[in-house]
Amino acid sequence: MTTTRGRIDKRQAILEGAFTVFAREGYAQACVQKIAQEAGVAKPTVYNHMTDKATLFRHAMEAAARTVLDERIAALEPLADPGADLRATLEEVAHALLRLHTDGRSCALRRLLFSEITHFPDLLEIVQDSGPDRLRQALADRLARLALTGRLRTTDPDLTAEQFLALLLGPLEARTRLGTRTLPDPELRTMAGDTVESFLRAWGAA
Amino acid sequence: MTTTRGRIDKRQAILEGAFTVFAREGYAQACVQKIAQEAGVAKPTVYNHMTDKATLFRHAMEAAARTVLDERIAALEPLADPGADLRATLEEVAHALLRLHTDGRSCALRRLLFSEITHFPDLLEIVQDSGPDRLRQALADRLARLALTGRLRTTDPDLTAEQFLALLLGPLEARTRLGTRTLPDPELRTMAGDTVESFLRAWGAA
DNA sequence: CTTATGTTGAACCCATGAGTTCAGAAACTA
DNA sequence: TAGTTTCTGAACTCATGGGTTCAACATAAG
Repeated sequence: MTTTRGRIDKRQAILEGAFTVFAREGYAQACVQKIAQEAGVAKPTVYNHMTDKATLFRHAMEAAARTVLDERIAALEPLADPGADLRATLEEVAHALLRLHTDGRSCALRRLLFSEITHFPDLLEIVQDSGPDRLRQALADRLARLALTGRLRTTDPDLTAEQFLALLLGPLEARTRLGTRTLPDPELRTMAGDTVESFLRAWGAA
Repeated sequence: MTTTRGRIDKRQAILEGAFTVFAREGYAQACVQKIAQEAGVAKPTVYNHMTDKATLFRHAMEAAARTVLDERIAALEPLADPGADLRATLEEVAHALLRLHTDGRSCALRRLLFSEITHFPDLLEIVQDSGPDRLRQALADRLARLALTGRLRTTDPDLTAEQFLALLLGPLEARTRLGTRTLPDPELRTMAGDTVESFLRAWGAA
């Protein structure tokens, strides 16, 4: 404690500590005392920056969501210019998405969002719109380019993107036991391969 | 209140009331007082049947999971003897599964399971093993029969079943806004159709 | 009628935790 | 150095809620 650094990033420390504790304990069980402790800060300091436990939660979720989203969008980058081997590029992207999706932060974010969605309906706009929706959108854009150059045969890139993501990420829930089990990397590779295999069988160019 | 009926089903009423309140409020926010009220019972009566709030939760979840599972397995029935039109049968089953999966009880069950999985790890065995896993197993059995009679071309029914369910149920999360929005039936029909379309393109017999 | 079991409402104990107050200590500003 | 802002720790208030107790009551069996 008493890591007396600059004051500007106290807020940052609080948000990170808050997310850590919320992720570990859940919203209701997480007490502000522990959050302050996790952030290396006194309890009143927390209330200096955030009026409420609720708004603290909102801001922590928002911050976590932003970083998670950025990583995921970045993972689509290879599709912007796929080489000759489309399958390999798809598998690479699929594998990257799987790793990001099974990351502890990502799992915790989804779990918290899911569990508190009834008490914080506004989290949906804050997190979801800037999460899966944007990812699907970005992927759809990539796929549309591929369709235009004849490397995929689809007339509905949005649907195709939705199905690719469903095929890829759907099995994760059961396999990771709702995020309580971490999958070995070879299994992720296999899943990426299986997904791309079926995806190309359905949508690949002749 | 004071619906003084037989004593045998007090337990049943408590379990149902408990699930209702847990679903509405979440585990931590649900207070036993309200559960008792919802079940039309006095608080000490609840503690007569269940030692703890925790075990009350476990039993309520278990009971809810059992009914949900039974419905889902039953929805696969048409696949036991698909008529000449395999596509139509698959669409029928897909549509039934979508409706069950978007049901309020089902959504609430998944949300509670997801949110409390860190505090009640044993729920995984109680609920999950008898949930998605058994459903996938049952579907894989059906698909294997179809493969044997040449109506599907797959060598791995388990993977195929997993992908069918992923393709079907994966998009639900985003579309129902994590279960906070109910989808109109025509949209469910469209989703079932899209799923079967892609599924057959990847796995259908020539 | 009597006894045993289960239910009821109300009151109670007690732990937890949100949010506040305050006096003093850093730390940054000038 | 003096002044302003922020942080700190500890103690405090207060509401919530888990779990229990108890005396009165209902019911069913013998």
